[in-house]
Amino acid sequence: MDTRHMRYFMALAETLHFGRAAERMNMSQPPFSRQIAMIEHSLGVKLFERNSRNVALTPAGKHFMKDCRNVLGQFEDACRDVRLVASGMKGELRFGFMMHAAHSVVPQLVQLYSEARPDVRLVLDERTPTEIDEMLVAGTLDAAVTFGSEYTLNLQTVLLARERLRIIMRKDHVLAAARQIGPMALCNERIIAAPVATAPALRSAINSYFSAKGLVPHVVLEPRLQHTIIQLVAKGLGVALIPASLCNELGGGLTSRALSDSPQLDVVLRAPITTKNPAVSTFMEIGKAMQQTSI
Amino acid sequence: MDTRHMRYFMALAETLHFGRAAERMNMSQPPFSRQIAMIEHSLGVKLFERNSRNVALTPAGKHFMKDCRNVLGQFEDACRDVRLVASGMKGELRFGFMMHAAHSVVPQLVQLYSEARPDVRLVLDERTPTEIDEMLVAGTLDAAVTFGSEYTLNLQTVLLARERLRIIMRKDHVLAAARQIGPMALCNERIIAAPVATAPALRSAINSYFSAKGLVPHVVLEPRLQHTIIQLVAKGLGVALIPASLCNELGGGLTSRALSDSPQLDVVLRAPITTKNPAVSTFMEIGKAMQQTSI
DNA sequence: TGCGATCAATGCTTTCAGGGTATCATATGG
DNA sequence: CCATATGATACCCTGAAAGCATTGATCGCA
Repeated sequence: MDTRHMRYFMALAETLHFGRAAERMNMSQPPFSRQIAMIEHSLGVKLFERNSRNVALTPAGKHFMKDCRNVLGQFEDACRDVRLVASGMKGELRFGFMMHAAHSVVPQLVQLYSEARPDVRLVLDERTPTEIDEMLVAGTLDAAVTFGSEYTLNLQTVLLARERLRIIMRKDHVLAAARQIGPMALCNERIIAAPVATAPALRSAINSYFSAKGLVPHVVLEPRLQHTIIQLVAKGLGVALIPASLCNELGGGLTSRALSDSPQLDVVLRAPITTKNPAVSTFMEIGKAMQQTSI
Repeated sequence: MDTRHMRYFMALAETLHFGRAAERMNMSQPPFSRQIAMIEHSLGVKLFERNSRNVALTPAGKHFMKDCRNVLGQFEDACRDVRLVASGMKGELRFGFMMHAAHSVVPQLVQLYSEARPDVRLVLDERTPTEIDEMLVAGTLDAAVTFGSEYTLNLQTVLLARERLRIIMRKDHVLAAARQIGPMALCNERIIAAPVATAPALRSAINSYFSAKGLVPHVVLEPRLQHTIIQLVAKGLGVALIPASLCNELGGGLTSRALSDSPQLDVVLRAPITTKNPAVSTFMEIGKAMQQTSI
């Protein structure tokens, strides 16, 4: 038994006429009759009640007809779908992003892509920038939004946006009243920042900001999660330099200020050059299109 | 593409090794490799990433694997189920019965059969005896419980039970106080009975009961449904002769009495001899088994 | 009742899809 | 750099299945 046999069976079950069914299968009647006999023999079941004048389905044949319709439908769907997956119209795309981008480019990127490729399941995975790089290389992620860096081994990169860093603090902090805030004003402040191992690009941008003036930031706490940093600032344990896009949704007790000569960070979309997932290419294309409009 | 190709694909997808997959398919490696290439070519999709050292699934291949597992499962189920239907273990049985039997043999018959053949869907259809005969001949019913009669053209019959007729009346009816009730006592009563066209066996039993004494029943109303007959008796419009098994569940205002030399009716299970539904045979067998115990 | 028409089954021939064997090509590891 | 493992190719051969011709059975109509 095979799907071809099921198709023969269906042709006869629907026409109840060997000649016309054979014609539908683009063959002559004699081999068609033999195939039907073969099917019945291999199943050990009489599917048709027939004489030289009439053809009718047996109860078993009627039941088999429903099952065959079902199987053949699923079979063709499978063949169609595998093409869609190969073309990137369907399937799955594992998309990583850092929390710093969750409120800026990610929502738009996800929305645009979901509209363009509604049958691709986007698996979102929030990670720290370092985890993202590892997972991209390991192939655990298909694409990700992270901070730009020189380390782009086997990775293709699309610049999505440039973010300026701002400083956040409690509203009752002395700096909240300052006219202008730069490295000099900050070098005696208790700075809270993610560790180098977690967000190298962000941390090096902060370090450079100070070292350009011959200074060194006084980093007192190094939580790995952005969420934690903001909470610690809210508790008055220090101040933090964070991307501007995150400053819109601060809690009640917090405020943000621009930095003089503020450092910039690239927010990029990255994917392995060697990716085998065909869904990635249009994802990157949409990233490029966003770049045109947002910068 | 065919299910055989899907099986080849699954073998390779699961082993990721051409040699071992070919072995599993009971063939040598070279033709197996060709078949895999054929599949990819006919689908127009690369399913495996391979060199002379490693074999790996592409994303499209991974997706196809799930679909193939599904299709192959359903395919085998269909082949298994059609055998079950042909053997009468699965399928559908359209079972007709007259209301006179609904409270006696039908529940037991249905229960016993459902236990013996849980995968056969019993389609119950309550009909008048005449409708039942027509539908059995037309093939609209596979089997039915009805009154016995001589007319058994192409029908096989199993005697399930013998029912005596009793007379029912309102509790305030004069006959309710009678010592013994026979044709003489009834020939002046207003009789309510189903028409000959609806229940010939029942009606002829009633007629014979009177004619044996040279009398003729005075039938004033002829509703087709048993339910209606009982309601009319309850309204005081007459009395009725009905099978004893129906007398247990009479409404509040009604009562029943035995008839002297009471007429008997056979309750039988019938099916076309030429039935093509393999589920019928055990249904009849169970009827025969009930006959042993009930009579 | 007999004849022609219709339609499924059967016999025979042919072809090509698909399997087998031998061999090649390539990547890996010691 | 060679031995080994493994997938791809080349070539041959068998048999499943298609085609053609024909038979056999049933039905409708004269």
